Amino acid sequence: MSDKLQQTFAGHGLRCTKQRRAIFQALSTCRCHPTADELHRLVKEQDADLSLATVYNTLEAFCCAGLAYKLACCGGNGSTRYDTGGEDHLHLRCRKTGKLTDAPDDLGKRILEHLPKELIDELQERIGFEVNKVQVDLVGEFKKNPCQS
Amino acid sequence: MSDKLQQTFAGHGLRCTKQRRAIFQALSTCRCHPTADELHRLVKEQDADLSLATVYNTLEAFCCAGLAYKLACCGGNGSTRYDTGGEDHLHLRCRKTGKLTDAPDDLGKRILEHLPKELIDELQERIGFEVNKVQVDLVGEFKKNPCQS
DNA sequence: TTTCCTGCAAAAGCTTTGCAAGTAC
DNA sequence: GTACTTGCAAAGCTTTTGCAGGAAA
Repeated sequence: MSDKLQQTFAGHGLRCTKQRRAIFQALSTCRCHPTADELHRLVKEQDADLSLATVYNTLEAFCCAGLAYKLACCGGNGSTRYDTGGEDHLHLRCRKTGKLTDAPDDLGKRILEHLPKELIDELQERIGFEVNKVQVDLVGEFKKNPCQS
Repeated sequence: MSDKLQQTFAGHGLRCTKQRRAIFQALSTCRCHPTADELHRLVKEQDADLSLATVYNTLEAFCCAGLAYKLACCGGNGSTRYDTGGEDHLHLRCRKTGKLTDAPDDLGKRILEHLPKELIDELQERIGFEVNKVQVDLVGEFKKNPCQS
């Protein structure tokens, strides 16, 4: 059933281990942009032994392979947050608390649709930078308090 | 001559000290998104004593006041990079090296102009998030190598 | 069987903090 | 004079690394 995952890994030159499976699934399921530490706890809860060092090593491998991305961290305690390469979405980052939240799907999508593909292509050609992912963060401040909950 | 700076500080409830002046000027002059450590060295070169802890404290104060921003760090050695609240610009972030570069001004500006203000306003109203700054990062990989120089 | 991955523990960085002395207001 | 800042050094975090044992291909 997770043959698909195995193929994904293989396609990127990664071996398929129990730990990597678990980490990848946790990361792609969890919509909360977990830190390495949070992933570690998440996986250990449902599964078994897993060392924090392995989480870091694995995430590094995923990032190199393009299966995951580091997000604008810059928040709270300064630990890096990760995300799978899923659909681009818009982040809201609170300047004061460092909290990172996703914008409502529809609005985020509509805003991102306005990014001019042709200009990005021009940029790619002009300076030789291949764009894999567009990350848009709105930095500001929550006035009410819908920060997750 | 730097009365202006003093007023800026005062307007945000910050006292104006020699160190803060120096840090702010270095940060706004330097186009390279320095880390706290780089700023520390920068200021010490031209000026005088300055403790690294003060750089951190000061940057934290600036960020709270909205005079500076933490950028998507996530790169290289993992230290946070800072920027003044100047004009929005587009960042290119290399997935492999973590290098952070600015897009050419004209292209960056043209891309950012396409962001739909009305949708961002809608977002502000709908979820009570006040946007101070839009940070767009293109994550990818340099094919040639114009990473700075 | 070979090469890569994991786990442990220790090391290396970055950032924050407590406190006494100094400075802006 | 009072309240906020600074500098120092130490503590607290997150992340990386070396190495021996284990697992994937």
